[in-house]
Amino acid sequence: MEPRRIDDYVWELPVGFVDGMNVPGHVFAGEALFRKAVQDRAVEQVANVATLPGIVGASLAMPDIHWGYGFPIGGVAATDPAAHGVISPGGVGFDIGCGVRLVRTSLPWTAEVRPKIGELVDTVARRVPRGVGGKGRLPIRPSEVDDVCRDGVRFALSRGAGWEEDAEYTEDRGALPDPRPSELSDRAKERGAPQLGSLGAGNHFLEIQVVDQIRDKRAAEVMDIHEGNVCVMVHSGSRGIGHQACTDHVKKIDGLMRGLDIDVPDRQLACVPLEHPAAESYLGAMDAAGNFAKANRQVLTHAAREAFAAVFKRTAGELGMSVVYDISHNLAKMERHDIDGKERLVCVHRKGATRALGPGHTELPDPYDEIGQPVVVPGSMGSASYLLVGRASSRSFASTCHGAGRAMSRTQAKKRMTGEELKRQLEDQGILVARSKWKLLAEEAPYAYKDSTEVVDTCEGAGLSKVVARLRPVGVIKG
DNA sequence: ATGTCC
Repeated sequence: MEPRRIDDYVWELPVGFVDGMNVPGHVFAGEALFRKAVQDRAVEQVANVATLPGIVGASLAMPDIHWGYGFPIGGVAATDPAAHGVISPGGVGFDIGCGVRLVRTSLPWTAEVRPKIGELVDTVARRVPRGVGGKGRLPIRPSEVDDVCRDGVRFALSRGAGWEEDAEYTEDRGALPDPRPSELSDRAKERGAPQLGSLGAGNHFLEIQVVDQIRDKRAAEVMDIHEGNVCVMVHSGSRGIGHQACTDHVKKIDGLMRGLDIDVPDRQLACVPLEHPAAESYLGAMDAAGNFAKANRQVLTHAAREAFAAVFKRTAGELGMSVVYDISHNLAKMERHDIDGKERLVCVHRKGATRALGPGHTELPDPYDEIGQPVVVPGSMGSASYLLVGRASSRSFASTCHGAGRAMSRTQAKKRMTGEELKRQLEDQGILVARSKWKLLAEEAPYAYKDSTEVVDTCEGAGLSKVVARLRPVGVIKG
């Protein structure tokens, strides 16, 4: 069985591509991106996911797909509890709730701001804890972790770290619907407690960016995004607490598999039927860790506002630093979708994929009703990031891409250039970089990633989302 | 992604 190209933007992996597929695989990609996905065997993972019990429609992959734990990163899978559908922690990933937040400013990138970029990067860098391990800006006691996991953004607000409106402009109005902190292990809580308000490492970043192209004038106007203005983008997740929650529940579910008569081609696809108590337990832990991630990005936003206020000697309010939107790309959600002409409640796993609701959806903040849900797509370090709006495509369970997607292994990337060389190269392009570890910086080089422009254009072509604005980095704070 | 192996 060979992959079949359906149209300019979709490839189909027919049932039978690997043994035991219940539905076909659909990869949203042009020729070049599809070849990359075949090369790193992520396409095989898309087919493996199609063997999950109760999967409906197709096993999907966004154009930024690459190899991941069991499921590909960039994968979307919907399972139907009424058809013994399953939940698989590998379909969400280790960084539960990881996501991106875009904050605008009313500052134009002109004479007032340009000379201050060095001071700005330094000031933000001093206020944003980062790197592997490490303490956060708002460390709490393990006993307070339950509150963070229940309240998400509002926990940070209760500690003075933000504005009331910030919750409204965060997906799920600042907190996932069904967090169960009791499903998190003590170890998970102990790891998470000191880390609230920290960036992390790897591809996580805080960037100072400039809006350098508007492609959808009306949507940009609604989001108060203007060409030439400075923005702040925060890409971070649930740190150690989500990682530990995933580890714990994978282990538990893997142990349950023997007694469940579920046959999957890869042990990393460990899963349980949604009606099994272990599913509710995992979903409760996932929502809890997801809320920690939201609170984390909120605290980081507050740190960035403080830094801007200190440098420009005006309040963050005077600088117009409102949240445009905050969206996660590692979550599973129970959602209603039209499947073969019938509305069904399904569990949509998105791992390195972003929900992309269309105009008129009740979950959107009122001002965005007419444009659809904002989708924030981080580029690789030194390359463009994008602001999109969703189109609620029935081809993708209302999902779109999440970023550039890795194209080269970390090991490979480190061989090409040292962190020091890379920093110099970026600064030659006018991009200031604050890093914590040179080695980690080298792993995140732009050449280790796919082209974010190609990715978002593919999603637009396939009708999943629409590009509103392009943002280019001028200052990068990395873990 | 991650106290990059309890």
